[in-house]
Amino acid sequence: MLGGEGESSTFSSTKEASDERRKSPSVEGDDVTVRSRYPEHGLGAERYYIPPSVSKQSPETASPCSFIPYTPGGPVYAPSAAGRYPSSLHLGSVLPPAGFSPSATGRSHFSSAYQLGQSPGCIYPPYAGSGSALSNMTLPATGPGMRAQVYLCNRPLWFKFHRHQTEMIITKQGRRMFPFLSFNIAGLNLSAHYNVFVEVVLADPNHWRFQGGKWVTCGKADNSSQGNKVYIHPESPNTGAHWMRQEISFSKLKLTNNKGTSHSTSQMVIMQSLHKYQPRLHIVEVTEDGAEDVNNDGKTQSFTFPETQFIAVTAYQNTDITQLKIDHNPFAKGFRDNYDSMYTVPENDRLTPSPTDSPRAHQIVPGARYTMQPLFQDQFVNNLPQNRFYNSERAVPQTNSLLSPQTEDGASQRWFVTSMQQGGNCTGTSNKLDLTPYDGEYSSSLLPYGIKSLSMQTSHALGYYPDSPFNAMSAGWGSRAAYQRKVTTGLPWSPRPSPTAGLLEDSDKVKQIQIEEGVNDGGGLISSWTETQSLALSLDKADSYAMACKRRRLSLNGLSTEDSPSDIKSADGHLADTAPCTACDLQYAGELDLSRSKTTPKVAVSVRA
DNA sequence: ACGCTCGCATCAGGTGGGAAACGG
DNA sequence: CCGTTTCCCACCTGATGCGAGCGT
Repeated sequence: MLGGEGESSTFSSTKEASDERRKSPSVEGDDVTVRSRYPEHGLGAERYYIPPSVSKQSPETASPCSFIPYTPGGPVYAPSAAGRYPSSLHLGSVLPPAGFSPSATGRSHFSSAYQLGQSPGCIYPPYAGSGSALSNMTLPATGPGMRAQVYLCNRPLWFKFHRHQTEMIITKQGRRMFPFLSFNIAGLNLSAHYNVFVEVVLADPNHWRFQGGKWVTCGKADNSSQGNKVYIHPESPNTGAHWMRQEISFSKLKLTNNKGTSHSTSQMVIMQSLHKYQPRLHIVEVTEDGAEDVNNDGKTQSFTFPETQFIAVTAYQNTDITQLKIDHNPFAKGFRDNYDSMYTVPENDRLTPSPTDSPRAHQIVPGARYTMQPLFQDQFVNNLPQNRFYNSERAVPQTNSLLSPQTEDGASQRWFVTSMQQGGNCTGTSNKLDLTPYDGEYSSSLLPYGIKSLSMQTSHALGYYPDSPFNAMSAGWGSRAAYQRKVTTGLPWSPRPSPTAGLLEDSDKVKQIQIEEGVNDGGGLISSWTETQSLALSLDKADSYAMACKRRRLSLNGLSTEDSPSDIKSADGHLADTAPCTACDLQYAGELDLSRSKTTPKVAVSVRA
């Protein structure tokens, strides 16, 4: 279940309209008032996000590494009133990505790439299986013309956790998510104002329990869930240009089980332990003062990334998850048994991130150092249009792939979903979409809309990696202090064309890369990656890895054995989203036997040096 | 004297581990 | 009794402040 579910990259986007002028969450700043904008029946335990039970697609065909942002997975379902907004407000149709034309790209292209959710009550209707045609999709009038495209920046990392069923610690004082949600958004009106916020809803109606090394349902979920479920990005409201300028991180989002706490509710999302949750990203067009303009339908879009599902726990249950957290969360470095061997490397080799506010800094994706640098650098670093790095009012300089080795294939990992605004109605016939197995035709056709090759880094991100080779090779900054000072002065970026232009501009290149990577082979695995990886893995690194394994916590299910190579590599690896996520995912898709149990009883033996 | 760089110490905040407490 | 929750701990990080050293 986890395997298939984990491989499913289902995306759901809903376009929400309202019947009255609603106040922006950020304006009201109170979760209660926020919810008040959207009838209560759409909240709480009744809001379920039912993940696909079984993917009809093999993990190989649904490789997260493919350049297809979202491959068919399973159904996305939610019972009536499952949405944050009243079902009646959902248009129920699905909007294709900007520029997408069913007739032009072909039905199979689109349907194979996206798992289209429907509105509530119909937001996530039961998946009816294959057979339906794209023509069943209602391509509604665009209305406001707001067709956002959302990239899950750290999707590979999410996938790594998702394979083992992500767990998130919740504490009374609040615990940050790791991985945290981080998005890139495109397709917004540059001058329009938007509120961006995340809502965490129940993913299913079950209570979960970790038993026998795996998660099993255990009765019904507690429907009395209450409290804040929304985290409004602190920069809301802001212009579309602002949101599209750089990565939107929700790193400060905290999860808590403390319903009584009233302070810091703006940063806390209240949830219940042992329940499965699904974060959802909402983008709401608002007026300059933060109020929603209800006179214009489709001001609200919702994006769901199934791989970001998680079970809230007060203590980690699956040791695999624990190990992943330790391996990837810089704040947990102290728990890395093989810390010495992993990080006492020459300064230029040390890429260990440090905890910061940077969305990237916290989320490393392994394998970065052993990725196909030549390929990706050739394809992206040198050729990638820096379409997102145009000058703007924000003074924060952004790195780009030209300078950062971390972005060598990060450009390929901008997983995004376009703003598929839902048209039709909840009871309409457009609930079913034909999600034919992924094929190469799709990729090449949809890529112009589905892939955005870009690499974004903020100055923060840079600052969080004072020791990274990037610094050394790009600027020759030898010390942290020197770096810190220099980074604030900005980097020599050139004005960039508009993001929209960049999307189309990149399409051909993306396609080319896709072919080279073997995405089109339908297997989702890129042989060139594994070869490159093998070549790149030097003997000394292998020895280092062997040492690390000895010191590393042993996991009965062999996660460490399977993951360690990449994990070790990741330890000194690159940034999550700018890093070779593709390579990482490829590796996992190719090496992991998903038929095996990924969970482990809590009997892991710790072998501390 | 002034400004800048650098190194060091301190601090706040985040992390998982583990034992104790809690509750059904 | 057992599963879950809470609390404290050690560890890690970046940010910050301070003073010393150096060059102009």
